[in-house]
Amino acid sequence: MPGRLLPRQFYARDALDVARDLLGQEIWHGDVGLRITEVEAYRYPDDTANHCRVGLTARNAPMWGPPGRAYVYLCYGLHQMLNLVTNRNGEGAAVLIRSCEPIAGHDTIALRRGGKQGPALLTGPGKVGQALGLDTSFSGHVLYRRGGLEVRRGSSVADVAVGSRIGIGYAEPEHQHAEWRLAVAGSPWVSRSRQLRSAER
DNA sequence: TCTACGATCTTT
DNA sequence: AAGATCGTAGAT
Repeated sequence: MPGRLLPRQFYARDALDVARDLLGQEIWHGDVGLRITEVEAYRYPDDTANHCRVGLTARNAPMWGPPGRAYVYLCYGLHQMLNLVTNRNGEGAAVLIRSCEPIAGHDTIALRRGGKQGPALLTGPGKVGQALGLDTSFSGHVLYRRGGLEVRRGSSVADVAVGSRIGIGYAEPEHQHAEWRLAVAGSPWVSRSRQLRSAER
């Protein structure tokens, strides 16, 4: 049985709260289903790592819009990065999906990864976007309606690990060190480039 | 227009 | 340690 879609209201909160509750939920696109294992919150208004720090632009426009939509952008000319827009209309915030456990569509995923066999370790946002077959045309897509890219209710997560976000050396030290990266404690589907510590629940 | 660079990943 | 690869943002 497919899980119910997460309602728009789920996303209409501070990005850090949404990030915590996104762990264990599912992202579906066609026959591919993923369980979210690692996320990063890009908060509003005080976050100099956030793409919205420069104000409204053509690229980040979905982040400034209503919650419950996708924000997809191209990183390093190669990687399609999936974010889920949070907060309220007019507040530029989102949660970056960093890592996922594949739960369906393994053949499609293998095909998109260039025919690589074996269990796909979807650790890192570029791999998540690739497994889902995303590109920037998905930016702005509504996630709480059936059709195309969907986010469904999955399993609950009891133990959460936290750490600082990755790849934001341009941000203020205060925001570089903020522990706004969250992961399912003990999951193998988590970036291990930098240390996480267990958080109390 | 021109330039520098990035919320990354793979290969050397 | 470095290359891939290109759209974006800010400068000119």
